Amino acid sequence: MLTQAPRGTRDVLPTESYRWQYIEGKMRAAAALAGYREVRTPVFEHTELFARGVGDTTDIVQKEMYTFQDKGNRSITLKPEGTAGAARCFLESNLYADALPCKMYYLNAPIFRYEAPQNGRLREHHQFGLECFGAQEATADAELILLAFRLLSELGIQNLSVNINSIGCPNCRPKYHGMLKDYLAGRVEHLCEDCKNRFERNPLRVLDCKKPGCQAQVKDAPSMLDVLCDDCKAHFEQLQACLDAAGIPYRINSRIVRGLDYYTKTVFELITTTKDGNLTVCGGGRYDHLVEQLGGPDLPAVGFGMGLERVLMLLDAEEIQIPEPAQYEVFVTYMGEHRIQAFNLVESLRNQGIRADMDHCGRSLKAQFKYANKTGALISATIGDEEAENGSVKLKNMATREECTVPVAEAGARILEMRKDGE
RNA sequence: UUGGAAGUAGCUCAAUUGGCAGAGCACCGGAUUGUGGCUCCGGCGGUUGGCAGUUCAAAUCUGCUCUUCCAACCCA
Repeated sequence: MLTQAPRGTRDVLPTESYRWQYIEGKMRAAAALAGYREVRTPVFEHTELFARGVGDTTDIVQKEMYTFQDKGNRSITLKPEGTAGAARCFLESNLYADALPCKMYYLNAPIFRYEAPQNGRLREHHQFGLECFGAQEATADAELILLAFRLLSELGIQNLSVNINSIGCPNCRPKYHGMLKDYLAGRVEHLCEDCKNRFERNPLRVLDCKKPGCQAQVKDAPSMLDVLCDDCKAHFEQLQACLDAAGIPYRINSRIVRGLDYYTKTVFELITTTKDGNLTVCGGGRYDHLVEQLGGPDLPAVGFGMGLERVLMLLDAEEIQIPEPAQYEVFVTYMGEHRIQAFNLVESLRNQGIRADMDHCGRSLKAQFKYANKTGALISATIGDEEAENGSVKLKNMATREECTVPVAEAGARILEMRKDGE
């Protein structure tokens, strides 16, 4: 128990963190390319922010939040999604007073939801997310979809399916709600228990139910797309025109409704098909009224979240190799009585920007070489009796076994040369 | 939260009917007392997930619990 991480959490080990750093580097680059800059917001927020922002009829707020009282009797919640915190930050710092749009991204942001963990679903996971505040045109929506698509493709993820939908706005959605309720009214008794609740609180979500019984009932339901107001309709068409122009494949999927209440107009998910079924790796949409709802100006916005663990899972599934940097460039091997000389050499190499280390475990020379080999060191630098006596060091290219002896003072320069040749 | 499967050395897995808990890989050491990858030899390594119960005796049977995986739900 003491040595067991809590259910639904995972450690990133020193032996695997390079995989995270690799995708994080690609994500930063992709965001920067479109002018998104990093924002860092707290891991926890006032519970009220999510209740108001995400919506208190959602599953997330109703049963999945990590909520607790702090010592000052405030109700605190660990972030169950990234957008609300970013919007709060945007408002608190009056960023709407600057030039708009305000584009920001967060990376490796921990997200907490109390769920039943399984493969690809954790209680703490990490997201790369982008938010664009103050842009109402569909070009902004398209830019985000393209950014996510390009990023994932560049990472090597295949079978990406871009699913888009429009769920309308406060002008047209109530009308659709009415139509949907009328349609469902005569069928409520055939719906599952969950959907009977949804019928009352948020009939849109019935469309999303995966139960065959409910799907059958919903099959001929009216589509939101047929009821969109002129504004929403034009916006959705503009989005498609952008995606068409960019030449990426996508499908209109009216079943995508998303589990957060703040969405308006565009919603989208990037879904991959693996041998174990479908996996959503990225989801987002437009939230034109969230900022206002949180007490700010009436300002449109759009964004998405992407799960880092899921990206890594997909890279694994497709057996995509991520270059693993060697732990050391140079490993200094030495005979016991020359420990201080070895220590000095290591420090001197590090001062010259060379990743170097030596044995700290009292191993035999032979074992030191074994260890050097295992850590992937490109070069060994040996200090034995002869070298210690005349102030030299014997360098060896671990791959070619070529050796040469140079004065200690020149070791660094020589190694830098060898590094250059190796490239 | 609901249903199903599983948990034995760091990893992958054995262990007959309830009868001394084992192998491969990994790790450490040796085969040259100044040299790695291959080979050979040796060593370390366990509360059999945990707690209780049945029994002369439990990895094995029973109960509870924890964790992981699968399905449903939901999503990243």
